[in-house]
Amino acid sequence: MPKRLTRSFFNRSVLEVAPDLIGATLLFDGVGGRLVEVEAYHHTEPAAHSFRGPTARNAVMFGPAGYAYVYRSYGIHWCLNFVCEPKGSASAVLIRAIEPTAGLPAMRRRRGVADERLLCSGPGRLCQALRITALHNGLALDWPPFELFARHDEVEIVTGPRIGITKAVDKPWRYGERGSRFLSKPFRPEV
DNA sequence: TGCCCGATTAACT
DNA sequence: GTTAATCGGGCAA
Repeated sequence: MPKRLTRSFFNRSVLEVAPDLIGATLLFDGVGGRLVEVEAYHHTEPAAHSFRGPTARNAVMFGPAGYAYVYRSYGIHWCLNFVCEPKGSASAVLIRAIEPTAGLPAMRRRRGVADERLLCSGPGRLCQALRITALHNGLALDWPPFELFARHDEVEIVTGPRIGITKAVDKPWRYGERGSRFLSKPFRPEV
C-alpha cells in the first residue's frame, strides 16, 4: 500500500519538497495521476505571488503547510499549488503536469480532447481535468477530496528555469521527470 | 477610478 | 512563429 503524504511532508523548504513530489500520486475525487512537473516559488523572490505581502488572493500561502492554494491565471484558467514551509514563509509548489492514471474518461469529458498527453500537461489543463477551482482554495491536502501518495519507485529528476515568468527567471526551480511524455514543455537537454 | 499585465491555452499564419 | 480570450491584483493618480 503506498504511503500517504502528511502535512509534515510539506513543512520543509519548498526547494526540498518540490523534487520529492516528482513521481508522487495526486488524486482529486479519485481522478488524477503521477506528478511529473512542478515549480517552486519562494516568498523572497519577486516571481512569487507572496513577494509583496499578504492579500485576499494569496492569504492561503501565508497559512500553514499542507494546504492547496488555487488562483485564477490570465482571467481564464485555474492553477493549483501546495503550500510549503513553516507558517508565514508563504512559499508554495506549482503543480504543472500530471501523467494521467485514474479517471481518464472524466478527464476527457471535462477537457474535450482525447489525446491523453493533452489532458493534464500544463497547470491550467490539469485543473480543468481534475475540476479544481477557487472553491478548493485552502483545502487540506491530506483530506478528501485530495489524496496524495509518496512515490515508491526511483525517478530521474531534471531541473530548469521556470515557465511563463518575467522575474527571477534565472532560478532553476522547475523540476520534472526525465523523459516523461507528459511534460507541459520539454526541458532543455543537459550538456 | 483607471490602467497595465500576468505562474496560460488554443487557434491561428 | 503570433495573438486573442478574459479578469482580478497591484499600483499610480
